[in-house]
Amino acid sequence: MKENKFEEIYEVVKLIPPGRVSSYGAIAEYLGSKRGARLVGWAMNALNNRSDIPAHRVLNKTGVLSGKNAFPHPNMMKEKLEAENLVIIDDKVQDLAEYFWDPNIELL
DNA sequence: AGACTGACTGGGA
DNA sequence: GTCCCAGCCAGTC
Repeated sequence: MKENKFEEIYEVVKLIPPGRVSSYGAIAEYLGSKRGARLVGWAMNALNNRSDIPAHRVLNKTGVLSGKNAFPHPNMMKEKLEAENLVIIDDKVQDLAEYFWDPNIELL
């Protein structure tokens, strides 16, 4: 249906509700590639100017802000998440299970 | 054209 | 419990 997986990734990321976070693996799995998590991260890195995509809501499975370094300022990701009532300690989201948003379940 | 890398993950040692 | 290896897709050297 989609022209390429990048578009699918972007759409899924855009669907992440405020105050929620998802993981690369979850999105990759939703796209059909369980091991394609790296591609998702790659897509985020390729965002560049697409501020319409809440890339800060995409974390690795452990809830660590692995991609914070790809933002204009490494603190930006943390601040954006904190602005959505998320608690981040040591670049890691607390109560991840409570905020985790899985497209395979939510978009079922 | 061939090989390496990267915002990842799960399984095996 | 920690470390290492293989698999995924696209872009770059």
